[in-house]
Amino acid sequence: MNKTPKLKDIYSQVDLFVGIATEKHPDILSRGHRILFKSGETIFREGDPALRCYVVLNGRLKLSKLHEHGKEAIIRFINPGEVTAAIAAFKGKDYPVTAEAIENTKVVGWDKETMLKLMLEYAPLAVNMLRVAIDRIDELQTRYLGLYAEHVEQRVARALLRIMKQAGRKTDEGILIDFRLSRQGLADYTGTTLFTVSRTISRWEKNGWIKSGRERITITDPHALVTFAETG
Amino acid sequence: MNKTPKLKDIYSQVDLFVGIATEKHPDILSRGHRILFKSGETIFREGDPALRCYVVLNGRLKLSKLHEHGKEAIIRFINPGEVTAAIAAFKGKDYPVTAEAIENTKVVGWDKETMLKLMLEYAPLAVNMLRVAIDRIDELQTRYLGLYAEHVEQRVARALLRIMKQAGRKTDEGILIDFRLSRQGLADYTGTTLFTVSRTISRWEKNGWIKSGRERITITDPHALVTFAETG
DNA sequence: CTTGCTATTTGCGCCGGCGCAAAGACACGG
DNA sequence: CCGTGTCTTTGCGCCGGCGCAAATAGCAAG
Repeated sequence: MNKTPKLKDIYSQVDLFVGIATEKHPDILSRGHRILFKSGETIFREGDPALRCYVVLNGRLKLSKLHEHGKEAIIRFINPGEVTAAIAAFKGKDYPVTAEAIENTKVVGWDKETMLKLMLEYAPLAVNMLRVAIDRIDELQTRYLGLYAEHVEQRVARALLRIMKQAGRKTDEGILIDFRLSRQGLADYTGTTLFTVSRTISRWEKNGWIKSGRERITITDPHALVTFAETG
Repeated sequence: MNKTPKLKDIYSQVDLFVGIATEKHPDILSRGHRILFKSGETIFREGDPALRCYVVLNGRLKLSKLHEHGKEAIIRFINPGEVTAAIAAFKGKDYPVTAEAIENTKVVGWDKETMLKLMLEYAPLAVNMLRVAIDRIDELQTRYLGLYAEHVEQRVARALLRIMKQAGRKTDEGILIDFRLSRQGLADYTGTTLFTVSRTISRWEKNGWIKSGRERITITDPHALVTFAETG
């Protein structure tokens, strides 16, 4: 549940900067490239050699992985203040996922040589990188278990709640998910199909738990969703 | 496809020790606790406060995560030379998975204070930890995609091939998976059920691709399995 | 406002894979 | 060498969720 903070506020919330004095942030940031991507543009593509790692200042990225048969799995969303493509800190690897801007997005990117130097200069950077990586592992393991052990509707419920926490904005109707999120997108994120998500959303709307429109979802009764997610 | 190397040989193959001079290994190893677990014993449990991280010297661990409804997802196996529970390098976290020895297993464990000191002393340790974490993320993402996009039999095929690479031993009949692996285990690892795995294995045995017995699988025609895994 | 494009809804039929049950195979200890 | 417990096999029925198709609704640009 975040407001839409100014850039300055973001700097101090970058997960990579924990434990580094605020006055050092400008130095680190200035040694990267600041780039603006329009919604829909691709930052990097699965299989490309990993050259840079990025921090999102504002906007939002979608990390996804494509399967031969055309299915797209959304691995996660990268929100303001979050880092991605830590892999680029190492040599000789390719990006394992594709990153696409789903809003107009401002990022800072460091190429690997620079990031390596920075990591030597600012020790907490490496530690933070490791901490972030471990958090990602934890989340992936949890979602992996969910994909295997939970029913589709339960997964959709959990997904909505997770996204709500990261990108929810309070309105008078409830908590609005503050970026374009299609039924297809939600399906790719939860490992199901457009149709099943649509039916599920419809049902919940009839229950009064949510309100939805084209690429827009507002959760009006989070508690009901939580209960549903927990009891199946 | 590994033989069964002596302990000495293992030291130089520990993924955590890459880039550290061989003569330093004994120092690092000696500052941890060497512990022997019998097959079936638990090293740590999901939810317990993370106190130590471990390297497996010989034997094998199974990392799994339990779902409320009783289903168990095997996250991965930890083979000789591999590290696990990197999370213990950080304060205030719990183990996100359970680790159980599936053979008699010798490990070295460092508690977090020691590991932190070691990481300061031997810089490559931290880098290796990060590299391992990133590899794990990559593997998890790939398996996550597979779980969503592939059919059960395809996943089982890929799982067998992966396990074969890590724990296969050449025999005159083919490549034997060198530890007790039940149908249930394979099901937990691939995200399906005992029954489906059993039926699948039976079919492949009729095709002459594998030979199997109680908790034992030998792959007699790896190439057929690869083809199957790729084409579905 | 109209036109065109894309997202969404909903009915319908099908099927992969689950889950139970009962029987068979194997391993181990006494 | 037998008994016992565990692992495995296989038949059978069911069902959650997929996939198609056709209709509808929303947004955007001219």
